[in-house]
Amino acid sequence: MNAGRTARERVRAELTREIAGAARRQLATEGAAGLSLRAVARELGMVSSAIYRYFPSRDDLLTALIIDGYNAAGAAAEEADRACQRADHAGRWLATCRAVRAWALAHPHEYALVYGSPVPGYRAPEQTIGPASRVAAVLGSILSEAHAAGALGPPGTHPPVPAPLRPDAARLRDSVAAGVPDDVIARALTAWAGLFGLVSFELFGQFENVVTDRAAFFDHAVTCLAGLIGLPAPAP
Amino acid sequence: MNAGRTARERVRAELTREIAGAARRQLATEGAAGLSLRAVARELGMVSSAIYRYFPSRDDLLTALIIDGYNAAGAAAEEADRACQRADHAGRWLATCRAVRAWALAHPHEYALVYGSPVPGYRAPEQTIGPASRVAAVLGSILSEAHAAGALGPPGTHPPVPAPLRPDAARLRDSVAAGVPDDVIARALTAWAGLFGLVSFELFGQFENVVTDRAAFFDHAVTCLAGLIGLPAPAP
DNA sequence: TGTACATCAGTGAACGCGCGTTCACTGATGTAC
DNA sequence: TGTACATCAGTGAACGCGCGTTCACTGATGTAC
Repeated sequence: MNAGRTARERVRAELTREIAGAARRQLATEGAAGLSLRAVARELGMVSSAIYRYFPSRDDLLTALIIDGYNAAGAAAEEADRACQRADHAGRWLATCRAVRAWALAHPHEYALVYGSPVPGYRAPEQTIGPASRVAAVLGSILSEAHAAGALGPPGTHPPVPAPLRPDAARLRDSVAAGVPDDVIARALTAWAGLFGLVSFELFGQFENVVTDRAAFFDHAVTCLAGLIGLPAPAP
Repeated sequence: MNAGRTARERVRAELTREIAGAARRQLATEGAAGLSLRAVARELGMVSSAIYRYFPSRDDLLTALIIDGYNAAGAAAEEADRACQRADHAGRWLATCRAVRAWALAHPHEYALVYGSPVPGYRAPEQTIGPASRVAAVLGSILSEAHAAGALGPPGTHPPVPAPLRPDAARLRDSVAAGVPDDVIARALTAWAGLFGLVSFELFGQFENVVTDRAAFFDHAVTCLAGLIGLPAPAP
């Protein structure tokens, strides 16, 4: 209720952030499975039990990191999109995809934490749902605006949308892709999974001895995926 | 040299398999990070140090599991492809993709071990390269035969292949996709990453509250990806 | 402004756990003559 | 076929480690009157 926080509250918020920061740094070197409360406490010069004043358990700390990760990826995507000309839908798509990849390369363990294999024994709470959808929301808004502007190319020949997918498409239309028809949403889902498939393959080593110039391939691949939706090729 | 192995050699090979099997079962419940030599030994009624007669370290056991995982996924893909009419290239593509997904759903932790986030502190040796390429080899042969049969549709309008990608395409043509032109190989790489992106998203929880009928969506999505390459829609 | 009390942060010791790996050893299984 | 020796499998104890979490505690910071 009180906007002016007490000194104690401010110092508490500060230390909570510092703990999360130290945990993020440890994540970056050890990976999620190696994240340890004791090591975090050590880095901050505290005793391990002191952490419990700020996070009731290791899982709660992990949850905070996951939320931070989704938010960081989402913020990177939003910022990249914002820097583009509104009407350049293909350019916005490419820029957003590039931002996701760049963020992932800069924070591989955070990426693995949120988009990689689930941490064993950890169950994600519902708090993560909102932040988790920020990247998708950016892609959805590009799609929606491109459609509204009549900038989506002719549908071409695509397989018909399976009936069970229609309610999902309707829900997505309401939440992140206003006005976009079912078939485009279905293909956009494919492109969305494809985008993260590309990033995961690069990060997790599947392109070793296969793709040499990862950046050039990534641009080409996400442009192909954009074509699936009907977005024109971006101006070079 | 001697094809008829001694009793000792046979019993040793048998126990090596049993250890790997127990490790695989433990992987299925605990995940890769929780794989412990001691637990494996316990399940087999041995003392933990006895494992060292068969695997020099935990990492070597992990390597064996990774190779097994790639081989199992590859075998599933090969078998699914083999069951199709040779000339039904689109059907073979769909069947192979479905087989990868089915194997992943049946063995989620093995899938995560080979296609998910790398195990922290573990470095994959070169022995894994061969088995790792079996799924790609199946997809490549479908592509190659479709191209040879003139079954790949007209290229449509696609972005041009970036120059740095050409040597990679040439290498892949030599190894898994004989005769296929560069631009098709480049888009096939995109589809390949997209396939595993779809499976990973489903398995790692990104489709939660997004896609309801996962099987129907998967079929639709991989058919869209096939369209990227020029494979026609399969007969229903 | 000053005092009495409540709240909170951080300490240090401890609990109980499981882990990978090493090592000297006992038997059993194989091999050579 | 029988004996002497080498090889190998499995044992059991130990080393040294780090972990998450609990708990009674000491001080410091806040609040009420």
